[in-house]
Amino acid sequence: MARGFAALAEPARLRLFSLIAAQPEGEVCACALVEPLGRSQPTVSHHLKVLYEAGLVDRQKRGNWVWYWVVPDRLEALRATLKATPPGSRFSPRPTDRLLIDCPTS
Amino acid sequence: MARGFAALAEPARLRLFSLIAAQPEGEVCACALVEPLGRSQPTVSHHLKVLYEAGLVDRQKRGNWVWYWVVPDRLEALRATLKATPPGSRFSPRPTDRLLIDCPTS
DNA sequence: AAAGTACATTGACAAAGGTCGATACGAAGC
DNA sequence: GCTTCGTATCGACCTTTGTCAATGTACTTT
Repeated sequence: MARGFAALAEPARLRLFSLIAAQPEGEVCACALVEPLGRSQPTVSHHLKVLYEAGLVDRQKRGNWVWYWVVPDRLEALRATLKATPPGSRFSPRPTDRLLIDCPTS
Repeated sequence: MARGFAALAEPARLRLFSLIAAQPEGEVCACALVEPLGRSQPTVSHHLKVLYEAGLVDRQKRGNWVWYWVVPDRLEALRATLKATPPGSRFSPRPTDRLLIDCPTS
């Protein structure tokens, strides 16, 4: 799971992922990602590999070009991880005013 | 946004965050996090600082102990970022079998 | 088969980050 | 006030990582 978050931890890589996810056709050629990212072609290729190995995107080579698209199941798994809200209260759990004398774990 | 994902990108830190989120009372003393994480106290304190500065957790000092709890709003914001599924199809967008001759961006 | 194109890989470098021992800080108790 | 306890900060070390120039690879075109 941490690997999935790590893939989105880099600002450039998060923008790259957003670019892929925002495609109307659902997929995008790698050649269309180099210029908007403002990085060199090897760097973009490296980031795409990180996203691919994290399971966030899939790819397919068609002719000279490689097409990328997101993997919705993987995205949903990451969202589920963030759904672990505190079971006690539906909203922000405010700190109690109890004063403990001994260590709370003892 | 990338900072929030970066806070969860480290395996030890993701476990630390899960420990805080899994507390029945909604909050937990920092002293109860050192041993289950298996790291030194300075390291745990460092990770807690990263989570705090990322806005994922909040804290309050009560006596000698510091209590931590998660910030649901921040969690929800990160989940919303992952909701950007491809608008074209509701499910996995399968690659088309169209064969392009020219560069698709031209 | 030779040249061109799109993408991946390699190597190298600098920057960022995880880890821990030592130490500083603040609150509580004597 | 001095000590004790819980936590944060500092300094140092080592690993990881983002970046690009150069090169390699697979496919297309001529």
